[in-house]
Amino acid sequence: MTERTAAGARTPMDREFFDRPVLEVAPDLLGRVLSRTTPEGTVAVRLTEVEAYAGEQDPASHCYRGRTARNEVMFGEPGHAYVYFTYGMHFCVNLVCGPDGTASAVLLRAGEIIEGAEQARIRRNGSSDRDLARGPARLCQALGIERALNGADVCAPGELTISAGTPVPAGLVRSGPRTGVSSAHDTPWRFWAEGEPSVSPYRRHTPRRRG
DNA sequence: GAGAAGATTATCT
DNA sequence: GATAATCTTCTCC
Repeated sequence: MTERTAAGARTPMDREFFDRPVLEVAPDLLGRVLSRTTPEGTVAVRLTEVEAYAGEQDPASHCYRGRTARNEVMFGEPGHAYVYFTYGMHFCVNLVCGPDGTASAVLLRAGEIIEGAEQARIRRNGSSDRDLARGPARLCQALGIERALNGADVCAPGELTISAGTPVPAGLVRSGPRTGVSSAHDTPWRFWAEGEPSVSPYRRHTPRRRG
């Protein structure tokens, strides 16, 4: 490739980008680049699938029942990462948006590795390229995102940074029901880029087996 | 302090 | 398609 990819220019996006309603920010995030820098190197992913969570008025959001120690980051300044641990083994990452005091955020569900695929492959234990970041927990694993990055500022140079990349044309953005959410599953707040192989397959929420 | 549910994934049938 | 693995967080009492 002679052309410099979006990951090459790692200029963080403006915080104003996130200081908008979550339903505006979410589709606009498709095609953007999330870069994770560690001593081992940099892994960058081009986002192909996201989900919007509208805070206290959203039954599926962690903020539905108000502010707690866990979701505090979501109530804060936009442009920060909200990382949470779930199912005893997985991390998922959100980007906080909306004005300070609004608890909305965008869950990063899937993406395509465009830099540092070798490092991502090591973290993902030799998974196929398509599956490296196909799913929210896989994306975090490929990028090495963990609890320590909760609250990280993605609008400033650092371990985790969002850059402009190449936005997906509006005509290629699709929306539909959210995946894996036990409530409000009929709300079309999931956005993905048409034709991207890295988009995760839709699955209805399956209740956990009770013992 | 105890109990239940969870924004998932890998693996087996 | 169904299920196990695994542990944090929240909600009551």
